[in-house]
Amino acid sequence: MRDHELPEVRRLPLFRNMLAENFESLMRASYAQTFPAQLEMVRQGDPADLLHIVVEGAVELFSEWNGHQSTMAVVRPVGSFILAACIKDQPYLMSARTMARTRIILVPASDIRSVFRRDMEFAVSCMNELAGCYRAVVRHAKALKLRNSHERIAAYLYRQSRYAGDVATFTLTVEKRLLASYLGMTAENLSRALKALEADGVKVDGSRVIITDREKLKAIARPDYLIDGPDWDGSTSGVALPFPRNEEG
Amino acid sequence: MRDHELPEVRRLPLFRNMLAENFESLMRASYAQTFPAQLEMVRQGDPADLLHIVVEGAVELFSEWNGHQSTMAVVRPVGSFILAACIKDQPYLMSARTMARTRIILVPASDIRSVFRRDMEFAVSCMNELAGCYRAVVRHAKALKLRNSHERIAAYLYRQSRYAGDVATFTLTVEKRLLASYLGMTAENLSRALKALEADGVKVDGSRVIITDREKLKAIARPDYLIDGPDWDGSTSGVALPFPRNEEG
DNA sequence: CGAACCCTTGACAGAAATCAACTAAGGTGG
DNA sequence: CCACCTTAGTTGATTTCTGTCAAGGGTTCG
Repeated sequence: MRDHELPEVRRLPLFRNMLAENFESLMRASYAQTFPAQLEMVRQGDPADLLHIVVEGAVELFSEWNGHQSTMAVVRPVGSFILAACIKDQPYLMSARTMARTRIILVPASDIRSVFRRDMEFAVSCMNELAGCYRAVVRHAKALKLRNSHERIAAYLYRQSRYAGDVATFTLTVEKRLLASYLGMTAENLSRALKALEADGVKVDGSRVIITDREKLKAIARPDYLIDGPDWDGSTSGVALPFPRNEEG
Repeated sequence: MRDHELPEVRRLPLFRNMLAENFESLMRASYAQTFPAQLEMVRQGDPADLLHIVVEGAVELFSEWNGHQSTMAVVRPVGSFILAACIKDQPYLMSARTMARTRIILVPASDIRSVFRRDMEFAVSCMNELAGCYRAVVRHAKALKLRNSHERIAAYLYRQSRYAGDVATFTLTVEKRLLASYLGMTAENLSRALKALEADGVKVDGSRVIITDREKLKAIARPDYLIDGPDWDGSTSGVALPFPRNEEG
């Protein structure tokens, strides 16, 4: 593991409150690894024995069924994933693949479980992390069930603009095909919907997004704290980032 | 609180491992209440200050946005809900209403938070509960994104039959309109889909479900452990029951 | 330069929502 | 007991939304 990495990991909400001694013990049991782009590092259904922490690059969490795939989340540095599977010692519900060359720290699930039994602060952090992840997925499900595709895209773009500081122009952080899958539609559909949204105050040119009429876009999106999440409260290691930094728990 | 209730609550995975003394302290701070049917007892967006435990009746968790509603889960005895909001001390993401006359035990969130800081077993139970709830919602989201409506219904009916002990005949535990909303479709659509499924090995007459060709139904449903959940592992107080007993955390 | 790959566009088919009407069952009150 | 009302569920007609298939433009990269 590299010198600068440890302090970064230590700063994660998940680890920042635990005893230094326990943190070090966890890290001694861990190891870092660098993966090339487009590598499927976790396969859904596999037994969960390692907590993953992304320190460089980006990871897509996705699901498969009957030949179809769906993007569930994107994890960026510094964020963790598959905490829940580790805690319950049960198979992964999602697969994970690198979106670029990615560096990951791998923490054995058994160490996680034994450390939180002797470090209450770590246990509390895990709980907060899990609760945050839970709430993030509930929001995702709410968006899928309550909004149609145009509304989901509008809300996504509006939120992105907010995160970027209420700017009128920004660039998409992910490929459109992935965004489409995340938002629960086909790439073709997203393409058409984006074109249609030009009448509603937002223009997309390549990966460049230009909000031409903020109020109009907002009227379509109807952003809602209980779906789109806080503007950014920093309480969890990643929920509600441009793309949620941390989703699996 | 009634005599028979305390032992039942104590038997919940969430409470069964904690020290008796702490359990009693929690319960002393709690109170029970009986609500009539169709009462909205929790409104999304409200501050979360009480953990709810259903000891009699049934509760629907649902979300609202822009005039539309969607059923997210049903909680039956003995199951808890809104643990996550209590732990994070943040507003409810879902509303709750009684489906029948319902008896609820209300545990102050502040007591929950203070007790799990001094009772590691309780903290571990909370974590397991949260992790279980998280996984349940991930499954729900996967079903919504990966299956179409016919497949979702088929999988639901197949699973119900499994829970009932692989029987060929059983009755629906919820109204069809609610089931439709839970499965992410309109009531009209559910009605038509059920009729269409008669060609695929299952007949529904009122609330009576008769599986006429198990293999045919299974072929449509393609049940998947990573979406439909375990047949029943008992590890959480409710995930994956006929209707998940416990979903919010 | 060619081969992938991403994105877009068009035409079409299929899925699902909406609107409206109607039935059946349960409950209420005369 | 019956007329009445309410509500869940069904059915049909229709529109809207969304996925699928096919083709082509533009980029990137070996």
